[in-house]
Amino acid sequence: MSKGEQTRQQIVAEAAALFNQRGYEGTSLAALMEATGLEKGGIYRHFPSKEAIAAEAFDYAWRSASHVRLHDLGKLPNSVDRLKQFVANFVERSPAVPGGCPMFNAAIDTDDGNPVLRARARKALRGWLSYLASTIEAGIKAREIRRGTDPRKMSVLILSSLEGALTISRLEKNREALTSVQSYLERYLETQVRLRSR
Amino acid sequence: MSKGEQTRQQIVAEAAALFNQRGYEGTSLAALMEATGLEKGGIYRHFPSKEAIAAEAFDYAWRSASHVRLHDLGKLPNSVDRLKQFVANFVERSPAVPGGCPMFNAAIDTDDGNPVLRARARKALRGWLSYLASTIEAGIKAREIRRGTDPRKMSVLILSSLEGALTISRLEKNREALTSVQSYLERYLETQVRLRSR
DNA sequence: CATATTTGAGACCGTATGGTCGCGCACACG
DNA sequence: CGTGTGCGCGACCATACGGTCTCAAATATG
Repeated sequence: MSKGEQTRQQIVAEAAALFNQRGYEGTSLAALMEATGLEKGGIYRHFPSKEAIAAEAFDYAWRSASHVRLHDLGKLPNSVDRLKQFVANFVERSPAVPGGCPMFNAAIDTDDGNPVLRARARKALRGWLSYLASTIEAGIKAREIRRGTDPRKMSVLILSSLEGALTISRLEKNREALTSVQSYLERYLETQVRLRSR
Repeated sequence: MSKGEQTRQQIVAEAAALFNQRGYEGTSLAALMEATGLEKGGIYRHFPSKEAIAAEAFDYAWRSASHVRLHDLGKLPNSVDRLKQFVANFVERSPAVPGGCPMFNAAIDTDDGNPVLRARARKALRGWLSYLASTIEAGIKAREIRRGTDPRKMSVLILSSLEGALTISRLEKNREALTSVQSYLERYLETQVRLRSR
């Protein structure tokens, strides 16, 4: 990797943390300069605009969050266990990029404007929902999950409650909301979703 | 009400919509001027700073949201019905101030800074949680809700999933997430929370 | 109706913003 | 080890930002 590419990556990594914590409008070039230790020209050599930095930073943050949430999921053969592990990863494993869920932050940050970031957030959301839904579908086919379970609705419930709890936990600076929701989801998955052999 | 007080209220109402949609940093004085039709001096006559406007605007938006969510709740004698109506109000009744839940927006907007707004968001959150929790406690005492129900955890679950679903619905510009979560919560309240006479 | 007070306009201020550009150093490559 | 180019510095730019102040018009009060 060339010197230039290396600094470029550093800019993206620092920008991801800043944008995720302070939002697009709340993150100034001056803050980016201070965080990277570069001058203005050093940054703008690698990117055409602030928006371009934010877009790549979001992708970086999202990849990072995905990596954390998918941790160990491939190892589990049972789909219900995989859902439970997803929940546990979301609640227990702290992400590399600080500031909460990038998708959620971008969703609220770009509420009325910035279609570039908004499109990225939507793509991220749909990725998660379809991953969860297909996991549930596979579980139904494998007779691990009850046939009455609606894959789409169940996915939405899991993601909504986890993301909501994450935001509340961040506001209160404690983990109560996250652990409360985790215990509910786990119990629900065990008693209402898992197909028990009879 | 004097002329001055009248314009002051108009400023607060317009500011509430802007701040709730675009966030604190994303809302400029110029935008406030355009929305109110006033010049800079006309605005700063009534407020000492932008932050002061945002604080009052948040209170206004929060009161508005509270009013919508509490609609008809006093009429219902049964606590489970009251919880269901709360969920229905949240999902079905559109608030007067556009831009989603003020508390949630402020929570993410003030992630790293602005302690004034942050404190207000926390107060709002705690208000909701304690309202829900006390409703559940009263329901347990009145033998309408199962004794095993944890008021605090149940409140957190309801609020987390609703707020999460609201944000997802706003990102996707459709109501799927909200209605999915509503149906889950209603079913859960009926089958797992309501104490059935036996 | 006269007068005191309230109200809003808009010019003005210093600073911070995102963005541009030319220059010179340093790194990679023959 | 020389040289062309990839790289970063930092001065510079126009504009937008939040905020102040003076003054005239509108309003309330006797």
